[in-house]
Amino acid sequence: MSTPQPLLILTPDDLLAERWRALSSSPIRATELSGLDTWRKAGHRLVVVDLGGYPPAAPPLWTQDAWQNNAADLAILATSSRPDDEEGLAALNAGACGYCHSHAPIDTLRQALEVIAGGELWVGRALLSRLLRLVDSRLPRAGLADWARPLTEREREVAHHAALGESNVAIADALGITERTVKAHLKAVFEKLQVADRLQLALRVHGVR
Amino acid sequence: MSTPQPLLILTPDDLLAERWRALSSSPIRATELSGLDTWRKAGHRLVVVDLGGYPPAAPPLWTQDAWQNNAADLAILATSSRPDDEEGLAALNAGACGYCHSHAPIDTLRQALEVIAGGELWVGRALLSRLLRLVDSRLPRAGLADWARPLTEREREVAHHAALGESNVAIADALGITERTVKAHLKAVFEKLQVADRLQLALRVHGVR
DNA sequence: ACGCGACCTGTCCTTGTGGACAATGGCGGC
DNA sequence: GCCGCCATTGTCCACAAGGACAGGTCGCGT
Repeated sequence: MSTPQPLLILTPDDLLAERWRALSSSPIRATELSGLDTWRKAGHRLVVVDLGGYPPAAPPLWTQDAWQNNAADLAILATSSRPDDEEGLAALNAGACGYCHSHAPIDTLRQALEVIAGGELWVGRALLSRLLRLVDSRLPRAGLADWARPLTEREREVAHHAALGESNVAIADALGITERTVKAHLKAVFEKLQVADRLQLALRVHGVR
Repeated sequence: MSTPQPLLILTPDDLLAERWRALSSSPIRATELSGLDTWRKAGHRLVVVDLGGYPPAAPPLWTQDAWQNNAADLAILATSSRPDDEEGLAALNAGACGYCHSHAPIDTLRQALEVIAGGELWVGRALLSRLLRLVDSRLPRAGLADWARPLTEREREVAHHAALGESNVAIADALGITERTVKAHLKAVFEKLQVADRLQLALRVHGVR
């Protein structure tokens, strides 16, 4: 099922444009940001744009006039080949309705377009979960109970300390046991959670893919 | 287009269940939270649940065992007839993959289910835009890529790799430089960001206090 | 031309980490 | 009583990480 609405593909990158052609039955291609003007005036809404397609030296697309003047009336899916939380937030705050990877699976892009065409917002899993964590300072433990599930009580404690960056000695000290014991617990934790080291453990515990 | 995957409808409210029946070709209905157990064990993933369907006096669904034990393996769309930011955040943090109004248009619900079935997260426009504004205003510059500001371009790259848990050799390999150089960059990063080691760096980069 | 900063590389060296062998005592289920 | 799981501690060892010296090139601005 392809997007029923007319779609504007906005990127100077020919390869990307070719790839995106599958997003709609008959997409229109533009390479200049000014294409947004004519698109809006033609009464259309749906746009997919590659933020990273222009020289890094240039000012971000969303700060330019053509964007500012039209974003409110359009449904813009902003994409980047090197996604970055900061960039995504900026684009969304500047009126974009979605943000994801330029080379995301074509089905994902299509889904994102359908979502923003329906008036909703689209934010990729990574950025969204990051946002949730940022806003919600309180319940870090409730939802993360899943990583702790296979662990014993003691292992949980050790893992928790280790995930905050404490050294083995510090953990041993805090729990009143030997460093050797901490190592033993951590070994078990690594095995049960299928991680290689304490850094991977920290990422898992704090919900980073 | 209805959801191809089997769907579990979880609510004690008969009217709501009837309404939701259109979400899938042959949905399964359950009224007790324990239905999550059997659903997961049957190898299914997709669930839509009404958070508000139970007595207000009862503890929130997401704090109960049946939820905690199964949320990680399921794709749960939580809904509420009286949506509330706090509730939504709590549910999402407890492992729900989406949050919206119980009586949202059936097409919207269907779209939300498709999205979470695809492994993404779904947050309605209202809550999401509030989130964005919150993040934008409350942490304007303590924001996301704040850590990267004092760093040079190369240091940023190295720091980014290191924060994902890659070893010095792996980073060197990825960037086409020597391990020694990676160490040099990391030393500069540690100094500039005032952190002791790569784990603290990872925590900083991923926004853990 | 000179200084400065970014980037890159080299050789020690100390310490932390994690794995590979162990062992001991307690406690609950069959 | 035996078996399995948990918690605890021991030694030895290979290796990664990070600090402390060192050095080099390149480009850019004064």
